[in-house]
Amino acid sequence: MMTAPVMIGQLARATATKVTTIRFYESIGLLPAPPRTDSGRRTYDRSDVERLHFIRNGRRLGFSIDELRSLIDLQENPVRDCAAASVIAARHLAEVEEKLSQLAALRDELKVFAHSCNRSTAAECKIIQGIGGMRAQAN
Amino acid sequence: MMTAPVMIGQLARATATKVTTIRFYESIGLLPAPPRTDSGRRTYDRSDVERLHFIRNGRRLGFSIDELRSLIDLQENPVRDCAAASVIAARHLAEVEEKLSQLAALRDELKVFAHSCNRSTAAECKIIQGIGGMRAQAN
DNA sequence: CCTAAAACCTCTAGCTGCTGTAGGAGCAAG
DNA sequence: CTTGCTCCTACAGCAGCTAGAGGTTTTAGG
Repeated sequence: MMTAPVMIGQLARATATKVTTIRFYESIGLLPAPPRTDSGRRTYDRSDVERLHFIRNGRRLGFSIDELRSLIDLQENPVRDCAAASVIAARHLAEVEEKLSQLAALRDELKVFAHSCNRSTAAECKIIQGIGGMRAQAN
Repeated sequence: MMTAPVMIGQLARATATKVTTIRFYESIGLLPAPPRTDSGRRTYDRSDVERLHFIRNGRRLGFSIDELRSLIDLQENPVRDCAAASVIAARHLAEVEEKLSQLAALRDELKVFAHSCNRSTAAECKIIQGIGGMRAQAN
């Protein structure tokens, strides 16, 4: 059975994506260039909807465009084993955990400053003194 | 007492900043344009070192360039009270806390996928199925 | 004094992942 | 027929740098 073709606006709505973003994904080769109507409008089908869902979910999970390229590649060549996908996901998870702990440390530091304001003039402001007074360590 | 002027490379080393970044900060007006030698080289003094320390620490804490502009402005006009600094710091802290909880949620989601690989072909890969299978909710 | 290396200079383009705008053409409903 | 929505292309812009090309100047060693 053939699926009815869909215009870019409908694809956008179906996947909670902006029209301009879809065109952007096409321009960088993340989505294939779809067939056009006689008047030049893009027409998508079911598989495009699926693929864009995949991309948007991947982005929401923080995968980079390049990581998504690899994952899509795996998805479309199902003969390969999925060890590669596992590697990508594990690496990404490690990055997220790393970011999390950095951000938590940052929050703790920030908390100290943010709560130390004594409502005086800026010259004695603990926040400003705090930021200025630190000395850079490892970069 | 006058402090010995310092070249851009020394300033860079003293603050763990790249030379190009210092010039970039000058170009956007975050650092003032310093005096030059006859041959056109930038010469910095003690106060520039302090200011750049302040900026780098602020960036490390995640403040935006615009927020730093405001904080520097407060710092250099010590007559004003520091309520404004307090507002900036508190708002930033709230943003960081928000980001933290989003990232933690993301990690939990990701963990489910990343650990579900069954080492089979990509067609049955739980990771790929997982990402593809989700349906976008609130954007 | 001479040379080679290191440090400086300006200017421009590139990175990620989009978003927005200008300026137009097509299409369905009233 | 006209209004108003959707679509088209092409390009500029956001943050916050970073890197490169192509040139001058300073410094250290022989």
